[in-house]
Amino acid sequence: MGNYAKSEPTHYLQVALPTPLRRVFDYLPPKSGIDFLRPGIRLKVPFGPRKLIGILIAITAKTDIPLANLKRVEQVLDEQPIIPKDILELCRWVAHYYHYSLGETLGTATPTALRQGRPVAQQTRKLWRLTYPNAEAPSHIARNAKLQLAAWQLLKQHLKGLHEPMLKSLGVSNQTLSALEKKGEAECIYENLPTLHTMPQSILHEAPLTLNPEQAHVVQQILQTAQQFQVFLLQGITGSGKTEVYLQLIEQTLKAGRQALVLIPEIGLTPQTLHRFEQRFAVPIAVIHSGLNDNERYLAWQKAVDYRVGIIIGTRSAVFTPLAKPGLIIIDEEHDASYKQQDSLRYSARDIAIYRARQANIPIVLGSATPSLESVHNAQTHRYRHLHLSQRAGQAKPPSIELLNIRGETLQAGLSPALQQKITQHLEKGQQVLIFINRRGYAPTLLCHECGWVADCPDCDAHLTIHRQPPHLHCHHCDYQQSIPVRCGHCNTASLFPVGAGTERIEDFLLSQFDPIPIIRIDRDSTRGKTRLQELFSDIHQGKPAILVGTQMLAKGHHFPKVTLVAILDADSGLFSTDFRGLERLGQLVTQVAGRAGRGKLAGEVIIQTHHPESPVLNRLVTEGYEVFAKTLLAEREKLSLPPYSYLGLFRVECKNQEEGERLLLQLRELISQFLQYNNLNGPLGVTLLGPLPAPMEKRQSWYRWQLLISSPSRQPLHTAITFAIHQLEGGTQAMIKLARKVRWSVDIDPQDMM
DNA sequence: AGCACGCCGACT
DNA sequence: GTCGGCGTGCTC
Repeated sequence: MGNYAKSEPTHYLQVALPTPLRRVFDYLPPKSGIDFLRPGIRLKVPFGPRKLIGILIAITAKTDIPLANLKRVEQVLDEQPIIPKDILELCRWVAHYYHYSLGETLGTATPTALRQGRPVAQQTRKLWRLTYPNAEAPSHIARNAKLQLAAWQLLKQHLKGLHEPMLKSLGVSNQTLSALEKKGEAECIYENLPTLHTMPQSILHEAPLTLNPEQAHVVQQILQTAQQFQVFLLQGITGSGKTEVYLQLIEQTLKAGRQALVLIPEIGLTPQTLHRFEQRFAVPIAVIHSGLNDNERYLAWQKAVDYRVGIIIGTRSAVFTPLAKPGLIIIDEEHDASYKQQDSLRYSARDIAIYRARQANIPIVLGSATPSLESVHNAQTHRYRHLHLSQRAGQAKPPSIELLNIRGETLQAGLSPALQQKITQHLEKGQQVLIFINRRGYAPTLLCHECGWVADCPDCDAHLTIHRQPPHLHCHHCDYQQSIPVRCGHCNTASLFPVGAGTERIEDFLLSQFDPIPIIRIDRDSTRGKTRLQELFSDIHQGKPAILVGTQMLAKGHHFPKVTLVAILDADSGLFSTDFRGLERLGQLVTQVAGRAGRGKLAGEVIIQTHHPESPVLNRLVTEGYEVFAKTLLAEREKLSLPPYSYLGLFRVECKNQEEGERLLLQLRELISQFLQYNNLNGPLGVTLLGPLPAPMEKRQSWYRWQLLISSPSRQPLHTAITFAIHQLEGGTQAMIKLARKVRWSVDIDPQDMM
């Protein structure tokens, strides 16, 4: 026994690897031992027939794997943890909460460059200085070498050294510098980029604006708890100056020597917003958005950990940016759907941010004019502090909102006669009009008048959208495209015509109807190209009478001071959504779009076309505003035990073979059901199962989609049930594993929509 | 997810 | 004869 005991290893390394398998893998320590190994370093390990780079999670004294099966770590890539302790801890929680592989979670959270095993780059810059700082004059420079003498004088005035770019801008060329170096007069050194510790601490470029009493109160409330964790729901109507509140909170954070992380929706970071941050702050800012390449992303990450930036502004994925000195987190437009990732790791950046704030014991501000029902509920139950900004800055007045009955009305390109009249009125006063429709293209359907045939996508359960610019049929769900047929695909008669209206058709109609008023269309098609959107916006800002037609894009964050009339053409689609969040979204959309009207000195008017002007919930929104509306919806949700009064988990399955998905979920449902019964987790107050149901669009991109919804009034049993279900899919009966391997399945915790 | 292994169809 | 199709199994 003694002999064998001696050869037993005393330590094992738990490694997270980039594989979808939801577990960590144990390895034997490298020959060099474990002395310098810390969680968060990268290790190269053999994995089956290949080599992978993983992250060391823990060093343990035990393993469940037979010694004979254990392999040895091949290479240690880092001396210092490349993933800071708090981020590692965060990722462990995220992987656990979303039931995802830790290795792949770390992959989502860190820049690709790190995962490839690239060494950590020291961020340095080149500094030139005099070799003999005490010399009164250069000893080796000829008297006629004027440039070199000038350079020497310059360096003499800056004995600490000057950076190469700076020298260039002062007119010193590389040639001059290398001449000085050759003569031993100057030398260049590499220094690490300065951190904010060593930087001269002027924080502001320009003075902050004066806050109105309401803003000042909000800032003061938040600063009072600035030293500890607290979630603030900052509900501020459009134009109430949320951004200025953010800026002043950030200013105080920077003054305290800490960093601020600011999350913004995917298309929320306009050049204007960024400009405003850069104008205000003298402190370096890192911007993290989808347009960055790997290397830029990596540099931004590195600057944040090294405390070389004071502010990090980014979209969803920026929530994983490590901070050297966390001080404040801001989530702007917290209700925005883009905070929820809709594939692979289906995380909510807002929820992860709240976890981070708790972890770092710092305040977090969720800002929105139209907060999500979840957040409103959390505010009502005092888990969040609810703060309000209800005054519009400047002279701007709140717009009037009217529900326009279009029942029985003849619509032209979706516009009722009454709306057309209104448009004329506003244009005649020299003002601008904004028309909102959530449908791009010319028309959503091509219909045969003879037989009723409709042009459908061959790969999706969806109609093809007609586009005119350029003319083609397009599937908005899978990108399938074809030319516009002349004859019906069924009866071959030439009586095809477009039904319904999208942005292009409305644009056409308005052009003919309101000539010569310019029509500016803003949707994904019209804004292709980097500067196109900016060009369109600058046209609008000229302030001449014009009609803007656009999709969602128009609802977000832009100022249009000359717009006095805003129309929503198809509010009804939100009233009858299959998704229980349809009404919430409609309310947010209406409020956000209405916020575009009358932000200048002129009063705004909002027209909502609907077939249901009597709808109590719409009326509540219009007459009493978003917050009362939200409370009405919350009461409704409570009755139906829907979120936030229950928690949801969704099993999604995609399969090529229509019935396989349903079969898998049926079996899974049966197993979960037994499990719940056995553990007394069922019953009306326990975990309930709904499905399998086909997804609202059953076929998409040639994949059939099925789902099984699991719901529970408390989180714990929901997660227990999901953990159990995943065990069945990954390691249950042979038949189950086999079926599960044939399809693509995934889990969505806190799903945002059932699409 | 990868990647190897393995067992059946049309090809130089 | 063999190249390669993707079903099946495994990864510490």
